[in-house]
Amino acid sequence: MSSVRLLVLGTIRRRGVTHGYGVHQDLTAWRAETWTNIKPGSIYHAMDKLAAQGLIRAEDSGDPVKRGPARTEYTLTPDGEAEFKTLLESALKSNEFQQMAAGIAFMETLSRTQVIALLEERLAAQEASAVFLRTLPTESQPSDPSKHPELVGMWAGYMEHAVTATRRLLQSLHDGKYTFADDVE
Amino acid sequence: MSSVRLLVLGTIRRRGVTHGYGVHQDLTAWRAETWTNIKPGSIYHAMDKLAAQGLIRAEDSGDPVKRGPARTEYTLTPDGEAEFKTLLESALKSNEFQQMAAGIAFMETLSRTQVIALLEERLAAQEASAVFLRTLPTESQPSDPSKHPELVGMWAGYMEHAVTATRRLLQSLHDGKYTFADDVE
DNA sequence: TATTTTCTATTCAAATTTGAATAGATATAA
DNA sequence: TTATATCTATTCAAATTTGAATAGAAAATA
Repeated sequence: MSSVRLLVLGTIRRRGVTHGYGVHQDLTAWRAETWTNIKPGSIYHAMDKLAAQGLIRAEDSGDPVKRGPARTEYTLTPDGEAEFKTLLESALKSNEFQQMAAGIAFMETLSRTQVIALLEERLAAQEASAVFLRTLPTESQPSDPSKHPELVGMWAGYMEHAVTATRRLLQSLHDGKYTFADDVE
Repeated sequence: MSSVRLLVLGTIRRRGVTHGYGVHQDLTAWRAETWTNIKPGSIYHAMDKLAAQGLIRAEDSGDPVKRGPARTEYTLTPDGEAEFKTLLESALKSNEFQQMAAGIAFMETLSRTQVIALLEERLAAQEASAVFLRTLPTESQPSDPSKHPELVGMWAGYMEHAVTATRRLLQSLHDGKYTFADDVE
């Protein structure tokens, strides 16, 4: 699953009310190209679909400072808010880079406790995966790619790195860094 | 760009002659689901397109040990061989996981010297990227995701790991591991 | 003031990917 | 022997993604 829907919902949610170009501008400003690769066409498609599903609603922005062509602005509906939470939770448990990145980008909208729980779930999966990858047999002159030491080693090494990264993030959260939905000042 | 074409061309090339299901079986056996996520439909689509472009050609397999429904078997044409090499070269220079993985899976079909050159190109790009990511400013209470220490840190950490992995692979190749197209026994 | 460029904003056809359905052949169990 | 499951093999509609085109408005330049 791609992270377009989560990114679009999260961006609209963050802005309150916005249009396709606004979402695109934000993602560009966030250097999201580094961790995702979402093209304008995908944003507009996702928005049309979200609107058709009643997760976002066309809204007259109170802001008349309009530059350029006509735009259509949207806000989240209650269903959209629920869908955002669902997608975010699954992104935080995910092992896919794009999902993880989007998950981290929006994690502070959940409670610290919940994010920790989700990340612990991700960590367990990553640890199991890392262990499994190290059990795979390899051959120094591999008869097929599944036994190639470099291929298997690259994956195992990546998974071990991912475990470290998740642990580090969990530590930051335990240390009280960042401000989550349930943090009081 | 996805790695379907490279994977399909490489698999047919490796088998000499094969059909869509054969490609699918190989990719499954190679545990390719770990590093790519290619569904049967994509394989058949890619094959139709490759055939339409004259990169593969339908062929009567000499093998009458047919089990189950009718199949269409293909071989690479000379143009297909050239395309395979081109895609493989760009995969070995790539920073995308799926590309890299497919590149490593088939690297031994090139010459050792060429693979080293391509990986050195990849390494340079990764090093530059890692340095750049560490220059990005972050905020402890990030005003937007582009300044989130965890997001930026995750990418930088990943890139640094990737640099290490590429260096390690280069070392193996310099050490004379594996048998490349230009290696003599 | 006319022209060109840039920024704002979206649309659309074409290509690709997904997910599920279809269907033949062989093996298994009742 | 008959039903059922499993393995072989592909097809197809629907969903998504890409890449390029379109177009209005403002800024820059000549």
